[in-house]
Amino acid sequence: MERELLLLGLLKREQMHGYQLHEFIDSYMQTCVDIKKPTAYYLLDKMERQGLITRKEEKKGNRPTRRVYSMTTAGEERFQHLLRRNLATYQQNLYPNNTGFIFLQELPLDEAVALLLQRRQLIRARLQEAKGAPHHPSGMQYMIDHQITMLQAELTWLEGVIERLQAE
Amino acid sequence: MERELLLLGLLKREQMHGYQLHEFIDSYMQTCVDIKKPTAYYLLDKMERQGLITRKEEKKGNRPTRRVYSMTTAGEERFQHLLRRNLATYQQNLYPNNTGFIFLQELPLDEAVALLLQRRQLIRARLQEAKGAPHHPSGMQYMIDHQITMLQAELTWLEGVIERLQAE
DNA sequence: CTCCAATTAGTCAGATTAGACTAATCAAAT
DNA sequence: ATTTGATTAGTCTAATCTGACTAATTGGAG
Repeated sequence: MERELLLLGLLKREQMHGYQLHEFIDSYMQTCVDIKKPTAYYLLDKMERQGLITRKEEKKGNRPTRRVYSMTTAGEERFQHLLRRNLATYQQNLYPNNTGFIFLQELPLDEAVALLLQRRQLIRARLQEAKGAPHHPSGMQYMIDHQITMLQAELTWLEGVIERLQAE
Repeated sequence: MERELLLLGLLKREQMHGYQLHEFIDSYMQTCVDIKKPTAYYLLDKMERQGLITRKEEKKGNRPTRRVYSMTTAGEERFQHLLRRNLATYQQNLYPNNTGFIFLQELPLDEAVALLLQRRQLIRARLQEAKGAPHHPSGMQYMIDHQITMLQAELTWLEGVIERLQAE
């Protein structure tokens, strides 16, 4: 559902073809969203069938034909609806990433600590990456700030766990 | 992959049948993990085919037959492997939940604020819920603490955004 | 000028997940 | 004694998502 919101939101700004859309997301927004190419095409197809967007084939030079999508009025309405719903709503985020912690006591203490130190390293790297990201167009900045906040929280929490383990 | 880790980890402790497994997860662990019933059965089938677990049919009274699964040696090894990998690794968490923030400026300021106040309410409720959760068996406590930490971060971040919007 | 690697555009088959369903049994209220 | 609603156990179908692929085109190195 959020992926649809994203695609609609981008198409609202300007018409684009599938590849371009995916390319844009993948290079400008990789810090906070992820849509695989087939998923993008899948959703575009679906939204076309639902009348939210229309496509026109475009043959430029002798590059392969491109499907240029643009939003319809129905799409605009859907976008407005999804946007409001998304902002007013909160569905719990789960962290399947962390499932291993359930079974932490299955490992000898020092091995557990060693593994978690590796994990800490990765989180730190991510955090640096996110902090170092070049400044992004208006709306994206919120997402990046959010990402940084969450990484920071993740890191602090992990360090707490490590300390508690080392104190044992 | 993490779901497999979870199922294996539980089967390691004691053999269980599918329904029981799902029931346990759904009622004791709903704060931090979520597996739908068909997914659980799907994974159990797959892991059985891979020789990680074995099943035996069990006919107790005249209740419907149950498939009781238990771990094999291969399963134990896989569990060990998955556990270490999970703890030592970190894959970025994305927050599709928050996609709407990309398009925040499409809305009039006061409407945006109003929507976000609703969202804040929901997060607060979740946070209370998580904090109020009864004490859980050893390993789970980490997951719950983590959930609380992340909710707290989410809330603080959101309040920051709201303030910035109101200051405009 | 030509060959190779990278880029552009999109597709395919298969893995995974979810919502809604069946069908039997038990508990307990009438 | 029987009907009804909750619980137990698992399944079916359809939606969704991904890894790996094709096939054409371009830009540069030699």
